[in-house]
Amino acid sequence: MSNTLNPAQREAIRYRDGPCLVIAGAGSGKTRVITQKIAALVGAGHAPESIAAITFTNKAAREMESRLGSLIKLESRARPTVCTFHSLGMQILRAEGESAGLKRNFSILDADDSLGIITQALGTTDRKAARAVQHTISLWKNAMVDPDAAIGTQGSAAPGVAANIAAANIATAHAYRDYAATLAAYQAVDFDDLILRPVQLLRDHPEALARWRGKLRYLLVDEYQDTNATQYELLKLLVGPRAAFTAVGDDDQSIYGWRGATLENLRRLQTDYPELKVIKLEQNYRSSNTILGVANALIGKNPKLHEKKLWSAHGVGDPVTVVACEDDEKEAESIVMRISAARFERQAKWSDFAVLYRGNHQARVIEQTLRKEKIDYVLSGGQSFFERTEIRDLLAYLRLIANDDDDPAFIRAVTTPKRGIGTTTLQALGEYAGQRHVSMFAALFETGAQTRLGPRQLEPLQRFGEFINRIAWRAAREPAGQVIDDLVRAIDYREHLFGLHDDKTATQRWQYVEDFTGWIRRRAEEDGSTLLQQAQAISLLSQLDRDNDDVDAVRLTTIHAAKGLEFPHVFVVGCEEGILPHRGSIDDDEGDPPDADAISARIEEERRLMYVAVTRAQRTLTLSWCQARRRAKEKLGCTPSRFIEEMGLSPSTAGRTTVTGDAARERLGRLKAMLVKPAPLAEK
DNA sequence: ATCCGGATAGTTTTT
DNA sequence: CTATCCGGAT
Repeated sequence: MSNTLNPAQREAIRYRDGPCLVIAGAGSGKTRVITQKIAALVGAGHAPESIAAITFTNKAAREMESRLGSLIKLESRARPTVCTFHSLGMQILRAEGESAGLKRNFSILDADDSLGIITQALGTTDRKAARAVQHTISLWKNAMVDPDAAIGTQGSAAPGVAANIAAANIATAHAYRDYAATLAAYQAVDFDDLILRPVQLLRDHPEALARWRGKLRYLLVDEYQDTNATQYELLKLLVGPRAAFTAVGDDDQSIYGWRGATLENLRRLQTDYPELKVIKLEQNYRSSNTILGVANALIGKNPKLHEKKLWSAHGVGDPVTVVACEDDEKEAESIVMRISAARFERQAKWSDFAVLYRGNHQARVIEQTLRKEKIDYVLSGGQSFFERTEIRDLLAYLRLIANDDDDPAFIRAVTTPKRGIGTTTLQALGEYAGQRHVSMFAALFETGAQTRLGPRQLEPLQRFGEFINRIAWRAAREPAGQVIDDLVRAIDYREHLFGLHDDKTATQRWQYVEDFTGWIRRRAEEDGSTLLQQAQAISLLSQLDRDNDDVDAVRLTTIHAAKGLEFPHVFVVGCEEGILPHRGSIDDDEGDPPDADAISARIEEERRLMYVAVTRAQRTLTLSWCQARRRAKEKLGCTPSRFIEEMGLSPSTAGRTTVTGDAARERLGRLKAMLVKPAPLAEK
């Protein structure tokens, strides 16, 4: 990337007088624009702490913070806020939530907890159905539809409510109402609430709104095309009539429609802020022109909101390769061999290579093959550290310590490790608590509990309750590292693990626990936070900051998780109809009238997903597809993705496209043989 | 309360 | 083929 800014970037940075939309094509240096603009704002006299940059992921926030740190040096007391939407929402809610009946120590439920509650509300055992309902509820929340409205609008298409949401049945709407009531009882919020509730709160409490408008005087929003209706509302509220903000986004990279993100927000920006200044960044600093060529050809098939044409000062570069494979195992073999060969030929590092796929399960075959070849890899996405059973067990304790109304945390903590308290006991306690309208934890200490539970059940429960109270007292005062260690020891968690698993697995899992407690200790030492404070923010984190990006390993990632990243050599696997585009986007699952518009909208999003995938590549791009793929039992024929043709590529060019793993292995063998002789490998 | 076996389903992306 | 779920036994 060049050191000087191009004219469009300069303009985007210099323009500070009003609302600003930066249409930033892939690889056009948008993070640079955001960080430089923050620096420029500070230079122009803005107090750093009155500036906020909002991202979608923690990783993006961290990246931005570090880039900012190398750009300007700031007092630790006067730093811009750089955080995710959800983290900002949490801060607002922690500060102001009490005026909306939410205590300061509210819990944040992850997707698993919320799924459990929804399953109960539905009275079903069907996990798939529960997931569908969970998703619909999420869409409702992201479109700012409350439970009453959801129940009321059944059948009638309310304005502003997408058809797929309105089509959900009445049972789902009732589950939504029950779910919301349950969360309220637990003093808990889910991820969507972290945006929705601040919006409601700021709307209903003018003095709170004034406070936050005074606090945040300039907003910058990254990945603006991924915002949903609720996030738009939050921005609009915070920004107010001053409209001091910069939104940076790319309509061609909008890939979160399924999560409620809507490109409508890009249009609304222009109608809500007629004076909006729109700046386009069209120079790409990442890819060869060949790669940009196929990317442009592909995205050209989509209707455009903001016409733009990416160009690059880099050369023509290598041709894009399409590989047809027999099945997914052969595909993995072929990819891995190509990576080995290319690393050798180009004197590249393992970390120069990335394998991108549509769904997490596709990583498996690739992993196996890489392991077989003893090649290091890092897997991003998939199960995160904080979703591991061990970590969730401990998090339940932390959540309970912070908020004793959190019944799900109570149930998990009290039963893990086993202390002779079973479902029957908990059910009785839960019923009693329900009648008394108190949390299960509070119910333990009510004298009435004795009428429902015998002393044999009540005694261990109360001992547990007193233990939690003692730890909670310390968690608010003593160093976090000490308290967490004592907690883990007091509950005999190590013994629990070794009793549950064989030595090898147990050792591994115990290692995760130590990673976790060590991480808590370090964080506490860095910023002096108590365990209580940390317990409140952890649910928003998806990975430990120690998982190094600087290891030399092949990167395996979903396309979604790859957004914002770049690699010299990119492999996109599974370029088949039914995978990319995904089958769920091709055939409509429930829309009674075959809704052609909805289908083409989903195909467009899949096309953008492919666009995101190919624009990650700097130097080489390899697309592969399988002729057959075994599903449940039988092998099923596959056809190449329509996107291959749309990019002007041939899915099976004669000759070298059908290179199998064997052929690539042979080539690698030849290359290695050359190394023995003093042969110069003069390959470009 | 936990463990083990057999049966069965498995369609996508994430804060 | 594999992960998860359910039911039975201990």
